[in-house]
Amino acid sequence: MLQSIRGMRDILPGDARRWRIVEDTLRRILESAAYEELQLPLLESTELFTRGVGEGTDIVEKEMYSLTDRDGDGITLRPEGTAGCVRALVQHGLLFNQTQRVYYTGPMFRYERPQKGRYRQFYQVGAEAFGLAGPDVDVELMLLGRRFWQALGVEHLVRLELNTLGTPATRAAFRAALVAYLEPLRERLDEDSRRRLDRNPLRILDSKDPGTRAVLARAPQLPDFLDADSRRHFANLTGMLDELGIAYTVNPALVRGLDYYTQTVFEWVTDALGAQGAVCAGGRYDGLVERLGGKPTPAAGFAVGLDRLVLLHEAVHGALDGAAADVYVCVLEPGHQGYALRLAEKLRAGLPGFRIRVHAGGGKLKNQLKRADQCGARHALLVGDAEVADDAPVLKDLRADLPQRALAVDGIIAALRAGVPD
RNA sequence: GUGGACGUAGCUCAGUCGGUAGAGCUCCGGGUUGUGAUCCCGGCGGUCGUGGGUUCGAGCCCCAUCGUCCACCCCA
Repeated sequence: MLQSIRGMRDILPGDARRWRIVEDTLRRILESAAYEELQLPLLESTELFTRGVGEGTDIVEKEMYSLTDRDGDGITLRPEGTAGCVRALVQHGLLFNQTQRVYYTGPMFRYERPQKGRYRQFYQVGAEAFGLAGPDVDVELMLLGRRFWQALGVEHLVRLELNTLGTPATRAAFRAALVAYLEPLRERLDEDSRRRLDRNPLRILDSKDPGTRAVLARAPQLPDFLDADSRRHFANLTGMLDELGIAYTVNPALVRGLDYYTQTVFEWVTDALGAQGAVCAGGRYDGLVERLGGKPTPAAGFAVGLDRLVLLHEAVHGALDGAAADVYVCVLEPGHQGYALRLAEKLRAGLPGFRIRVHAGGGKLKNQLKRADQCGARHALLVGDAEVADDAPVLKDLRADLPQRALAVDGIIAALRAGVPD
């Protein structure tokens, strides 16, 4: 049987409703903070990501869907959104002497082994703020996160972790010190960490291996390498978080996988999703705009993992009401199909927001009512000889034991409008 | 890329010691005229993931392969 390729999944009608709720909620909150939507291509030049995300990262080394275009150019299905967003704003001159606060949403692609909460095509909502260097913007981004979780009713499952990486110079100095410390102890590290020692030593801090953890206990600490400005930035940040009542824990092991981060990094994590804990992650990336050809521009942002957020929403709220229609029009004689379709059009015009489905394909009334019931409709309308003769279809409540009535169109509209509270 | 578990009807699953497959749900038809959800009766539906092997005989044992899930790595 033909089936979707690994890591690519279909979001079927039952789930799509939940996706729309989650995505609309995030969008509404971003708009309320005056972030502006941006739509970006799924395909970018491969170079954008090798330069933007970083040559040594796992994403670039083994996870990109890259191909050669017909004219020989290297192009890549975007593995994340920030690089493309920066590219677009630089390309159109929107970062020139001005600030921008934007968001975007859509699928990203990474070639990884799928598991719970991780797919090869996955969905993010990203928000980015440019031209603003202070910790107030960092806090604003975290505040947006808190509103997301509150609005979706999942705030009790999500907590904030943060850290600071300082400036690129900070990272370089710390990295050198860490390597100098670990190199003689190489034999005591697990295999993965030994490999990372050469390539991306900061990631060793994340290791879950007990032996490696023991070695790390006496390793140099990044905070000791922070310069005065970075310390002040972070202190201001945590001060504002305290003021706003946003709970957080400082996690010195939080390093993040992408090369472009500086200063603040943060993650909203959950324990409710198995091994994939990060629901939203982001931070400051003051060097990226310049790296991608723009003027030096401070920037910060985050990405929400929609797939994971949808799973959380499901864990909290369970199954959603599955009604596909509100009103189902039954057609008792084939000759009345046209009447039924006209009736439905009048109802749709008079009842905005109502979902009205007309039976198609004929069949007995018994089966038509069965369909009406199955699609979740609250009401059925019957169109038979008598109803057409009187121009008064019968309105039947499928969810309450009420007498059914023959009503003219205006009467049906009035009854339906009055009868449905929400 | 690595490890573990699992692939039987559209769905959820049984299938004993190896003897050429079952249930529930769904779907379709019926229970006399134009009334659904419940109930009763009947029916459709399977290359047991795929390909080899062992055997008189394989859903069951062996090998390979594909797929799914979970975990590692890493990440949203």
